[in-house]
Amino acid sequence: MSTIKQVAQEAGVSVATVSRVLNSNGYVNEETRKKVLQTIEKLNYKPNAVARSLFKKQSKTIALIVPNISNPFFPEVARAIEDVMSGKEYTLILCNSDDKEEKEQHYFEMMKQKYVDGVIIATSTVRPKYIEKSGIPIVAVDRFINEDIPYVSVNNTAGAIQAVRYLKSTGCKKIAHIRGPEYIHNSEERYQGYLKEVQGEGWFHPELIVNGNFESETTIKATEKLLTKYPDIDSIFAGNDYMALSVIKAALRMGKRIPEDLSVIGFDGINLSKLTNPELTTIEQPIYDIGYKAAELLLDVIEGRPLTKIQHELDVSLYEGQTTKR
Amino acid sequence: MSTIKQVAQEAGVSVATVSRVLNSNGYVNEETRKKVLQTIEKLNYKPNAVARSLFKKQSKTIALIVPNISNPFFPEVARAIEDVMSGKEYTLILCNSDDKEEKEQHYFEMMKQKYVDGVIIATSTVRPKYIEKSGIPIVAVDRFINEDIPYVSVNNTAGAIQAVRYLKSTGCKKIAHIRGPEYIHNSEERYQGYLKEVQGEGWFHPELIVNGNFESETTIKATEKLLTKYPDIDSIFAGNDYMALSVIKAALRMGKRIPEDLSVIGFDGINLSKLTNPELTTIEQPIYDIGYKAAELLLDVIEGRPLTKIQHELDVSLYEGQTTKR
DNA sequence: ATGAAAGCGCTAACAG
DNA sequence: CTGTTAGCGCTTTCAT
Repeated sequence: MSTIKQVAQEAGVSVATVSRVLNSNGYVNEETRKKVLQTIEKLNYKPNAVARSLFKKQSKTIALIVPNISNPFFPEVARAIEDVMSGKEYTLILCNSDDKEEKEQHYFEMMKQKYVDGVIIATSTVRPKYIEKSGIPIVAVDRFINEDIPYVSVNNTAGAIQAVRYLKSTGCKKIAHIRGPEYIHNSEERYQGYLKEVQGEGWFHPELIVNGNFESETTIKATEKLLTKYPDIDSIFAGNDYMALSVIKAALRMGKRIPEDLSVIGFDGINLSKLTNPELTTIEQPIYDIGYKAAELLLDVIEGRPLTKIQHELDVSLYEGQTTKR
Repeated sequence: MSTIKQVAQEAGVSVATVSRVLNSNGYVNEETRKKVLQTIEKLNYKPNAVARSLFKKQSKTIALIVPNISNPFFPEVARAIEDVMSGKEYTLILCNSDDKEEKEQHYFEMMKQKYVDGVIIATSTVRPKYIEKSGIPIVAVDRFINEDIPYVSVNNTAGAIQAVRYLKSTGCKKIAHIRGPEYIHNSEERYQGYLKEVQGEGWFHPELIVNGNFESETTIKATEKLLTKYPDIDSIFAGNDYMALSVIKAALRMGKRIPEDLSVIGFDGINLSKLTNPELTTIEQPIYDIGYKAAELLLDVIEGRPLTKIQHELDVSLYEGQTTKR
């Protein structure tokens, strides 16, 4: 690796001049510019990003903090973010928090020490004050933090309402809900959407709602219990696709046919849901777009462009699979 | 953010002394050590990682280059790597190459400019020479590069043989293979394993092998064509789980029952294969372990520990789902 | 045991 | 238009 000094020497100019052509700022004679460019080429010189960072106090690096990259929702988000970032010559750092505040804080420390320019985070645990005083530009994805922090997700409540209405439109008369954990903002919103749409119904009662905790075994158990106690349930709105697949598994074990005996609808639209048999009916999120938008917003903040809008809720869409009736 | 200078001033010592206690090297009086430690605490001082990198020419950062993090195999690998790395205070950079050599090279440039300490890569396109002359410690996962480059994966050939034998053991008499792309080393190995196990059989002929290209639509089409032409095929070994699910979809569309009319076995053991109905029978890779091992190996190389072994092939195991007979 | 000082590679005043 | 120089924050000789 050659340095700016070597380039300067070889080209017979000062390092300042080389720096000037590198960053195309300041005046530099066209002749010398050419000469410098040639030497750069000749020595295959690439500026040292670390030295640059040290001076500029920024690193052309951003971090993505997710609970767990193995959760099928996040790879798609990560992919989108990395796409826009690598296009802008930024580098993406991946962090798994397991929704543990202490891990998140540890990552924030690292970010300050490495002059990381910004962070995109999906969190339910981080305290807004902590984030704000970190001084690092931030964008929240999937999970809302507070009014001041840019946020990109979908309208979960509206999506849930759409799900329930769709079940009704196919003739379902007793719709249960397997919800995600209470501490997660979006499962709360989906639950609220469900509630809004069903609580006026004569058949509704609170025991139609059970907690699946986004966990396969928990969901299967919960579903079995629910369907045993209330055999006349004809449909289930699951808080996400993962749980929906577990619901189906439980129902099949109990000898129910899908969708004849039980309709199932999920939420998310992860890739896998289209590969199952039958294909899962679900409320699809534009997952890639969420990541893409979040990345763009973060760049706006980092590069000092004013945001015209802070909260972004993209539209969901219904994917009609075969786990619901026509 | 306070600096080492401020700490020195506050503690009434020189920056050299602070540096010594920071890195616990060189002599420093126990008394002054305590005082420095206190001031560090008091000022909440954290050493600037960038300045450190500039001097040391290393960054406590490693990169993971995968074709696409959305491919369900890689998040699990990434998770494992990040787990071991964050435990050692290393940071993980995520890169998607789309199996494009030009993208990989671009990432390698970035890595040199940022003093990235090492890289774990899953690639089919990179030329070994290029990697070697990059001078960056490297470990290959999932896809073999060459004899000199540390490599962690599974024994694909043995896994494929095990898959075919298992099908035979359940009574299958005509076993087809949907294979992955030729340029990918591991799909080639799986194909070879299949071939080895079936080519002595009287029923075998080359048309039982078709290319699915790891692609859903391609696989469905290929399967339909195959089963139409050879309706007496009673089982299919798919090159990975993703393709296996597509095979099932195609078969069901043609009115075949799984596994009564057609047995299907996959390869990989991605999380999602256990959520489908019926659950997929597959050759499970210890995906997390692969990532974990790769990370450990890379750290060995980075930190100068000699490797006792270069090529690591972990064991696969059969997962008996319900897409094959008992 | 401690401090002074050079230097990692680059950028941005400041002079000229 | 170009060169000199002082940092960015840290580590490490080299003296003392």
